[in-house]
Amino acid sequence: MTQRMNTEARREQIASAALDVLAERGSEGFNIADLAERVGLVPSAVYRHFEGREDVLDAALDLFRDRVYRLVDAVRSEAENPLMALELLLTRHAKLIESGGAAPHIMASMNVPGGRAARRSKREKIFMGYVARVEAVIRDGQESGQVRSDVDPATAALLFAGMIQPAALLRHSEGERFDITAHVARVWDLFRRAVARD
Amino acid sequence: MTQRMNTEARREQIASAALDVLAERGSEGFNIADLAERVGLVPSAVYRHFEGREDVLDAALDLFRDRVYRLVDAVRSEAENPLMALELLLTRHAKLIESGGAAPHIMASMNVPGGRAARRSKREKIFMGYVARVEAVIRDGQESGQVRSDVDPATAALLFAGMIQPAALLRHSEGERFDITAHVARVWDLFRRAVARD
DNA sequence: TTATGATGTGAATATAGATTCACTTGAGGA
DNA sequence: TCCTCAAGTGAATCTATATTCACATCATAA
Repeated sequence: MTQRMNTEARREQIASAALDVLAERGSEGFNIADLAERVGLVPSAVYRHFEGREDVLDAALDLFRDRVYRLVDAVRSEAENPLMALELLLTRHAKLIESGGAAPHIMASMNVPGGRAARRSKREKIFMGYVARVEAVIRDGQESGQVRSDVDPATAALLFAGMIQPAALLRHSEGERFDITAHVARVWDLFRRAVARD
Repeated sequence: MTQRMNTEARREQIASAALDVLAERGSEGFNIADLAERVGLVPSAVYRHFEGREDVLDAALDLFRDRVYRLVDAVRSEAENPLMALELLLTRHAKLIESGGAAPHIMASMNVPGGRAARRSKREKIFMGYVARVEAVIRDGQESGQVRSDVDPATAALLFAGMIQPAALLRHSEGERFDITAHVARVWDLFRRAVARD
């Protein structure tokens, strides 16, 4: 039999694996059998720790939210100033995309309708929460004088979010051929010119 | 019985309805029963005109591609200059989003993994084709001197695509509260500043 | 007007995947 | 050491959809 685990640890492990599946196949291709196999369990064992499929997806989204929000908070405190925080955030996203990490793909799949109403609403909240955090960084930038005061922070935040999604797609589609680091550097120049003072 | 139609007309009608369903529910929630009901048919009748579910989705994507590409070609010939063409394109997308039209949502769902490999690859091709067309407009802009020559057209095209998707999500999530026309005007200012000469 | 093929229908059938359940097993406290 | 319960298993179910099929009906061309 598989190594036993207490349910708290197992839940986290399963939620994390669920995030991976979501990144690779999207919620359409997400199924319990796959998920169970990844953590070395039999499908029915998943039900020891979760109510059902929706519950697993819910937990995966919670985990995703925590990771992404933490990422924004991290760059905010690490970077010297707001613009550098955004640049660092963009770079981190690129690295996650490059490593096949879950986050960016989920972010992309976030935009899609479908799924139970409750789950969709949750995805939307997460996305909006992310945008709100980026928006806060931009406001900081305005206060410190780095960002033009005639820029609408919410609009700029949305544009920032929009830089990441297409990159994730191209990486997925073109694979190695697409140099995401170089792309991110170029698109950052554009963004900077759009929002920075001067 | 339902009004009869020859299979060519019926195929188009079904593909168009499929696009609507896709826009509302995503490919996850897409099912033959729903689709059939929309065109006033019984599920099994769909199989008179399509091989099966995948075939319908394939036709819907073809239709989507034609519509979107035509949209880009249209603004290109209607507008006086490349930058105005892009602005018009953005406005048209906004209108489609506002009217609940299919295109933008599908564009969003385009980024999601999942679905049969063949279908995913098709989605990716369509997206890249769209970006390539926008890229061509930007190159025009560089030749006419409207767009800075140090802007990488492919990068700018991707950024342009990135302006649309988050807007579609917010419209979907916030509904009436989100004034998409105003948003698009603001984000266009940012984009213009990033790429326009001066 | 009638024969024929294309469309449409409703009732099966097929299948994938989620979920349940009775049973097993291992780890930790009495 | 032995008990007990949480965690794991495999074999059923259950369910939602896709898909097939035999039959009905309309349009039209001879």
